[in-house]
Amino acid sequence: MNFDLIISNITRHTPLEPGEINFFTSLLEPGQLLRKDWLVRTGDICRYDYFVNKGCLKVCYTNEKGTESVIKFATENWWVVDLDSFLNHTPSFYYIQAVEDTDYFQLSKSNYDLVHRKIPAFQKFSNERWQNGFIALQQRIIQSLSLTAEERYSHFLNKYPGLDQRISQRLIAAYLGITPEFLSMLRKKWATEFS
Amino acid sequence: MNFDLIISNITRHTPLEPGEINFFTSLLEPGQLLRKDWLVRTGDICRYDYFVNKGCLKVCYTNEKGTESVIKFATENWWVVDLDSFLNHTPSFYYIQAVEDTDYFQLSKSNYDLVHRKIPAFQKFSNERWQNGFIALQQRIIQSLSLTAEERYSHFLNKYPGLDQRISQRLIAAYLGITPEFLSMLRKKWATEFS
DNA sequence: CGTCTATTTGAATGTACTCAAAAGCGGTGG
DNA sequence: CCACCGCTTTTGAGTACATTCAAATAGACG
Repeated sequence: MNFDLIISNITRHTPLEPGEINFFTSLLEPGQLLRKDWLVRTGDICRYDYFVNKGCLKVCYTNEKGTESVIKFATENWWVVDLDSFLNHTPSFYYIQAVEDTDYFQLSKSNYDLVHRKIPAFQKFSNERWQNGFIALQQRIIQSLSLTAEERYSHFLNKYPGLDQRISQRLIAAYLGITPEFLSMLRKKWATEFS
Repeated sequence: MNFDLIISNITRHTPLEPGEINFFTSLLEPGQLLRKDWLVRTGDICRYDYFVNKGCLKVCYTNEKGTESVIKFATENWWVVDLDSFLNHTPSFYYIQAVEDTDYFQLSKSNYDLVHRKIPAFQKFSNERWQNGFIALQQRIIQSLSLTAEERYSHFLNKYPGLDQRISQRLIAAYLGITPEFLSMLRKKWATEFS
């Protein structure tokens, strides 16, 4: 696995010197998952920050009734972590699981802290990461408050272009907060609207 | 207006030296609002970071149909800003308005940058602010995906204790993503369940 | 080919909204 | 002090959005 994607992901935000790049990449541990493999289970301590190089992960929560909800999908070029568990060493509320066979890098908490101490650019990068994440989550909340399921589905298709062809409708429904049956009905309605 | 609340809000996360406190407070500008006054209108550039000393603000979005959605309430001891607009000088998507007569401090973007450059503790503070904000927003998304309106109302009462006595049901409904009529019905149902 | 899971379909149900009207409540001015 | 105004809350009937449950169909994988 090469480092091009993860390095360009960071340097798009803030430049890194060659020495910093070498130092950072020496701390990364590569990993692979098969579809349905677990990366983090509910109740685990999330000890790594993950970067997806290829494939797709889901971050989920399943309630008492057994209904799964998807917080986010992480495809290639996305970072993913259970932040609360990672920062505070608390049992994770969410689980992270592979939706497709996935290649990833992981960075342990101690190495995460290390790069932030040694390389100021990483502080800037992480700041922007969480700030942008905050902004994106606010947008999602507004959408779930003010849009119908049909409109949210349309937004999903724009936000994750092509992803609807890669993952099951059951998962898309779990992301939108509706049942798979209802999503199926919406898609049927859309199909007939353009015939 | 005194600085006790805002200083304790920060030093709860990270200690500040007396000189740093003086420097920081010298950059704060106090302000007051009457109920229904605007702090930021949709389309404005959000040029300040705000801290509520007393009273209550709402951060909202109103869609084409005229339905208002509440992103968050900021009561005493809360910070509030339209982050995207503030950081990137873009027209704000949200508006911020007083729900009660409100006393606040504002910190301009240039002074915000200044304190972050001069006082490392502020970098730490802001990091934690956005990280914790991110964690809280994820929780809210999970709730809106997996809970009924009734359950979300119950969570609201726990998360903002006493606030239901201070603001209108119309606003609580806009926070929960339901109509005021439906919230009224839920409350009636609750009342009769305990009689 | 058989098994397992995902998707589709349909009927019945429940959750939440719309619209309209009435009642309550707080502030303001006469 | 009271009458009125504007806004919020309540109530109810009808409707729309979304779920549940069950069964049939289609796809994916060993």
